Amino acid sequence: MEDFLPYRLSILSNRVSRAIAARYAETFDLSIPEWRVIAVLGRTPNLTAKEIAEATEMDKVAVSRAVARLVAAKRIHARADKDDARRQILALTAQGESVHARIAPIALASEEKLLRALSAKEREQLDALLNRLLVAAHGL
Amino acid sequence: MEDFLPYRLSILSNRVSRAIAARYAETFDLSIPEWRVIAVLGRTPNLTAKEIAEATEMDKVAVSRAVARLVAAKRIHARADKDDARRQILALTAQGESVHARIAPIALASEEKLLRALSAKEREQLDALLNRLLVAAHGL
DNA sequence: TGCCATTGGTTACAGATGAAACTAAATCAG
DNA sequence: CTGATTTAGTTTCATCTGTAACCAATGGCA
Repeated sequence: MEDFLPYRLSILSNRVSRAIAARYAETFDLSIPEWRVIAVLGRTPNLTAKEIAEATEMDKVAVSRAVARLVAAKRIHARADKDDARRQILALTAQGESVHARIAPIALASEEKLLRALSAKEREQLDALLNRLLVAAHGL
Repeated sequence: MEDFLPYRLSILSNRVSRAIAARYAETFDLSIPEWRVIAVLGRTPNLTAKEIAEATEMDKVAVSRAVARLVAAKRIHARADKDDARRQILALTAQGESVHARIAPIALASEEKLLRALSAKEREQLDALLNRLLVAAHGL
């Protein structure tokens, strides 16, 4: 078990995600899916729910729920797409920007703390390996 | 987002786990936690629920539930620990062994298919990097 | 134009999950 | 020994999650 790759990936991913989420979840009353939506909108504003789902690999139900909560909390703002009445174009509000601005450094600091275990060269290796594995995993 | 390590780990881990689970879940009526319990007992028989929780990093509630279902399905067998009446010593039954024997090759084949994307040298790198990251993640 | 298939998104329901409370047994302190 | 604390494991409850059904708008296409 302890040398089974899928298992180790799962453990590692859980440890990391939990550690990071622990730092913002209750403080900001923000779930992981919500944070992902904020993160992607922070980088690329004016996406539709569909586009967010694609960008984050979340399923559309999860996006729908996260968006609903974020809109209710006035952290993102939805405006109608005049070309297609089904779509809504989403972007962070000032409050959403503020949340993004406060959490992003926390998340990046955790990532950095983790990566501190690796040298610059190893980080490159990791990056390359992950890319290859992500592609390969697609074909499973 | 697409270069944020925790996020990429999460995507990779999910892709891999889902792909593998898809191959045994309905066929064997087995959840991922249940499979983990079987896998660990297959390698090391006669563990208590506590020990399984430690070995798999599952929480004790998850272990309790998986064990209950597996016992009900006669895939594992529980016998009292004469030194401590609270504990039960768990091991695979013949049926459980059979499930293990049939799923293990499937899981290993998936792992191998994934690793086929990497050279022998890269596999070593990956192994080393994961070990380092797992330790580092503990300290988050 | 009018009908059907597709798409964006939400709702409903059922099952999974986790924190916290709980039970029972074991250990420890005096 | 007796009572307090800890430990193994279960149950409860509230929340989360995913699948499937659904609704409304759009895009063919005859």
